[in-house]
Amino acid sequence: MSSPGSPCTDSDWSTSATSGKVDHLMPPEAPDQPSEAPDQPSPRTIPYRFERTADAATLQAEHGGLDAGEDSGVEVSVAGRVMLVRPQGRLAFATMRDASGAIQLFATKAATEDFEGFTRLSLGDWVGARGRVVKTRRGELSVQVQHWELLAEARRSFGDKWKGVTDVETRFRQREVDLWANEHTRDVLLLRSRMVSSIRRRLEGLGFVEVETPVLHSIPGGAQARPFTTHHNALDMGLYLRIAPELYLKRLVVGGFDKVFEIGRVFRNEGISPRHNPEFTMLEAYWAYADYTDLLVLVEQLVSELAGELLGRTTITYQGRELDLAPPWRRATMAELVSEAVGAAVDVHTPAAELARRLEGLGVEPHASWGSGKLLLELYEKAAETDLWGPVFVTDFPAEVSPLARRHRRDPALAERFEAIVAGRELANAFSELVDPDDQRARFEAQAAERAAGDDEAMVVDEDYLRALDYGLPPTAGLGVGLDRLAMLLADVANIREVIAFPTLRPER
RNA sequence: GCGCCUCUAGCUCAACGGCAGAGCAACGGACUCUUAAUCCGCAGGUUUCGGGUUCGAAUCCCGAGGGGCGCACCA
Repeated sequence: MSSPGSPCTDSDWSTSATSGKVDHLMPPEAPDQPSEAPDQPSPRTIPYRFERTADAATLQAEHGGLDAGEDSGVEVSVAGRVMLVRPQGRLAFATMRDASGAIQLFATKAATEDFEGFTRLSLGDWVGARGRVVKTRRGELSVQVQHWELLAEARRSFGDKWKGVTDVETRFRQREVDLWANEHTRDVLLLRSRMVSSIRRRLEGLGFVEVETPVLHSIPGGAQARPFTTHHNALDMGLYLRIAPELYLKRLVVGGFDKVFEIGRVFRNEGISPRHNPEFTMLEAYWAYADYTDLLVLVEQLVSELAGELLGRTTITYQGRELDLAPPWRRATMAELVSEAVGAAVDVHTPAAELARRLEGLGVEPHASWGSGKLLLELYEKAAETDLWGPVFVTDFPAEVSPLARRHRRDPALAERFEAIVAGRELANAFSELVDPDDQRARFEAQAAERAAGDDEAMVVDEDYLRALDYGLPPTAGLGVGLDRLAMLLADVANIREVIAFPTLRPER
């Protein structure tokens, strides 16, 4: 952009180039070889804009019915990337793709400007073309090119035109290459985009208001995870990238937003795996005057409706295994599932020694500090969770392992909390929120003790949050959903990197 | 973090102890209805990197780096 009050002319622009060379005096018929100095602009003329009047999908829809050899007489301008070129003497065919789909460009020596240049187009070049919509004798819908312009030159050649790019490392490091080479990549990222858009629309339809809360936290809170650290220079203070937006969102409920949600990136400094990326997208929603049973219904409806809207069905296949998402989903308490798995009636009131003995039987060494609640959770994770495929709601977690959840109305050793297990994975975590400031302080302090004992994922006491609770948090239900995981489910992909445009990788040397 | 697998031309892959190759892309040419067009020609490499064994290493061994998968941790 030019600076205000000093109109930018061609000569301004050209002489300001670092080379000092006057670009517009360069010969237009410059050689095809890449410039020796890579920081100089390409000698080929690239326009500043191109007036496009149609995309490929629209043309296919509106003119697909033409007979072979028929000329619609309709003139259009299209633009996109050259995927294949088939020159044939005084004719040439090119397959061009835009964001909507593909269309053939049909050029002839007789009717196409700079026909020789057209036949020399490279795979990957971007072109704009104007001409009539016709169907070739062989029945391929085409734009018969009269005028065309090079919109970008592909100076690097790309993948095999038949096999594309399959090298996993190249696919994730150079996602721009993956995107044009592999249709599936575009489909998956587009599905994710539609999913997020639909979730927003549905929550707004239910009266939820989207908000944004800080990513930089002075205390990491709302989850048990190791944070990334950073530093603010002017304040000369350490800061953390958020591990969850939870506490700020509930402070907004205290402030009077009675139905809020946030869709945003959270950061956890943990291992990378096919199911974990250090930054991922979380949906959190808070609903005043509701409890966790309301969220059970909301989650099963939301997920099944998303599948219906995006995939056209609620019985889906994930990695070859069927999954029926239609509500209602099975509900089972954690104690029931563990009892089923170990073949004996156990719950959070079972003596810790017995639970510990059963855990040892599964090859897990219990810590001395674990109470019955933590032991039951460990038993659940080791003995029951691995066999769950779902969809199923696992309800009533021990309060001991749910430091932000409200105690169960029928049993204070339990929390009103559930996780939704779908395709064998946690898809959602929700609870009736803990609203009692004194109980919350006690839970934070228990967490702080864990932390002091060496658990670097345990929470710390957040006085700002406790003060907010003192002002009064009404009964509220809270929900968290990992949207990357949900996208994996709907797209039927096994690796989280498939649903993230630019997943975290080590830098190349 | 630990274990297993993997890395050869721009891309996709051969060669598996004996002269580093093919297809596609690129480059030059022929061709008026192609669809991965076809045909002719021409180029293309520090076999990820560093050591070692050997008369000889892309190949075997050791180490480093990137990536994948599994386990651990988590969502």
